[in-house]
Amino acid sequence: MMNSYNVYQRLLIAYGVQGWWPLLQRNSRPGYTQEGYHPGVYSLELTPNERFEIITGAILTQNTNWANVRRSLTTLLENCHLGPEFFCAAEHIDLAALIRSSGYYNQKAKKLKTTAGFFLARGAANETPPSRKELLAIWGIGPETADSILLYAFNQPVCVVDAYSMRIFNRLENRGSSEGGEWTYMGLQAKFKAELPVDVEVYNEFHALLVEHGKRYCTSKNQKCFKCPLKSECRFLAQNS
DNA sequence: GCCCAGGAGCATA
DNA sequence: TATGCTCATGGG
Repeated sequence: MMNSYNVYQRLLIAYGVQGWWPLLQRNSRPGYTQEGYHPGVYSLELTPNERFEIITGAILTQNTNWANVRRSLTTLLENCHLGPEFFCAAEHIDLAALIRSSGYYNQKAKKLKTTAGFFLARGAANETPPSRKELLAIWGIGPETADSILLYAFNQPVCVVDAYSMRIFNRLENRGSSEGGEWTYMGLQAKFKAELPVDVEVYNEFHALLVEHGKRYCTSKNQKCFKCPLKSECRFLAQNS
């Protein structure tokens, strides 16, 4: 069984640096791609507006394709509406219309207003990261969104786990009921923390690489295992081919 | 037409 | 604690 760091190294060689979290406010600037990614650039001094863009994106991308989220973020930026003041002041129906392309727009409008209220109330305290417990107490922020905000918006050394991570590691070990059950969020997060160097850049890339791997090869159905860069170590492939 | 996407909250048991 | 349901657009 490969440990997390071996998986990280293998995926980094296969896919290269991903440069999350994309910052649309900086797209097309030197070091940034048109999509706002910044591969290899990590010493970012985020402005409050950029931090809030990441927080907004983390909520909008819940169970949603990033391309749909990018449309919403672009619309918000073009209208100078991407900020906690606007989210709090806006009517629900207006905010929902602006984020329509992200799906779940009624739920997400409520989540954004609630979250904006939290960060607006903190004011200058937004220079320092909130606690995970504080984030989880906000309606609409669960484990993955909280950890994404801590890692990508506040550069805290927190590992992010998502549906792709669990699928990939369940398959690598082929964990099912006979293997002690599938990975849980907290269980896999503890494994990552134990096996990876404590490094914000590694955590940043690792989560992004797992998402890329899930999209390219480790898909829910019709896996493309024959070209998978992890296939030599994967017990799922060994037992399903 | 179907399935999926960088989840979370809530009801039910 | 553990499933199951709901939320919803847009691309393959």
